[in-house]
Amino acid sequence: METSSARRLTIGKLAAACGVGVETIRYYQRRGLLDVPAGANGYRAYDEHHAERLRFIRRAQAVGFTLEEAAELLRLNDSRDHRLARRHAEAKIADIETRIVHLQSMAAALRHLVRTCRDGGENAPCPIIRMALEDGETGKGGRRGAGRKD
Amino acid sequence: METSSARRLTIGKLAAACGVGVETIRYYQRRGLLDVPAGANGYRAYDEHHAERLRFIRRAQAVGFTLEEAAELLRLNDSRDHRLARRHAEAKIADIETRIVHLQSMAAALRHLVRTCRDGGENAPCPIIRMALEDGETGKGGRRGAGRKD
DNA sequence: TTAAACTGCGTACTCGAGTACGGAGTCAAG
DNA sequence: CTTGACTCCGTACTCGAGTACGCAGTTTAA
Repeated sequence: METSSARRLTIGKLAAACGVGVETIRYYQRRGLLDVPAGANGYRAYDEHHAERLRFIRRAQAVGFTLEEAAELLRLNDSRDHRLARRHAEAKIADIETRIVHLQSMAAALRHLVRTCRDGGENAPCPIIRMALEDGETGKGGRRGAGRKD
Repeated sequence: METSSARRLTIGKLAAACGVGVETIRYYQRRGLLDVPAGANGYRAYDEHHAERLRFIRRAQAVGFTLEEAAELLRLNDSRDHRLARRHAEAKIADIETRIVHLQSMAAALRHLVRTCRDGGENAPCPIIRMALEDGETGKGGRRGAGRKD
């Protein structure tokens, strides 16, 4: 609808706009996370749509998803087989919720640390570890980085 | 207090107790995340303290921290220089909060996706990407995985 | 119109985080 | 006491996620 949303970008512009390297974009294309648009001259023409996906990938990574998982999220998004997408989405939501809980307990532990040392405790224990682990369970639910295959 | 908290573990037991491989523990020791306890015979004797640190590391990784960052969190915990620890802790808290916000918007986007397809939309767009990116900003604040060093 | 900057493409290299392996010593059960 | 499981140690290999590099073709700004 708007004229500006279809701005054509070269790979370099796209990279700059998203704060990644040109090579990274190519790498994502190789991995199938980004499509390879055609461009008359041989130079590809990207647009905001690509920029959005790219930013999404970076954000997903930043919160601990692998590229493969980011790809999966994007596939869910693209799928018109919503029945299936829905099942996957529900699993992802549970995964994300687990991560949030973990992050919250880490933050709580750190806040405790900050509070404790404001109270002048010279050599108090400050057990962030203990706090951050309050709710048992490590291996199962929140896979990733925890990739053990016996 | 209790007798059981000082249970001595061999590296194999520790590994099993935390759901990691023996080699992983050695690797963390090499990286300085875990100390190398002495053992009379040459076999190291580990205890619950080690198990806790180890579980903490795994959890930190699972939510997207690198080993180096996990090490930093542990250092904060161990430090008796609480003035400094506090400053670092505050930065980490902000970092964690950013991650939580990102995860929340991803979860929201996925919930939207689930809701949409329950409403029978055969080929609705389901823009999880757009939703997950609602609040601009990518490159600067939430570093990690975004590790570009020009 | 021509040099600088950029693009596509393929291969190679790096870095973090493990895994695997081989040898020598140790422990525990039969 | 011996055998099998386990430990320590060092080196090497793997895998994911990029980075770097070099060449040939393209664009663009002086």
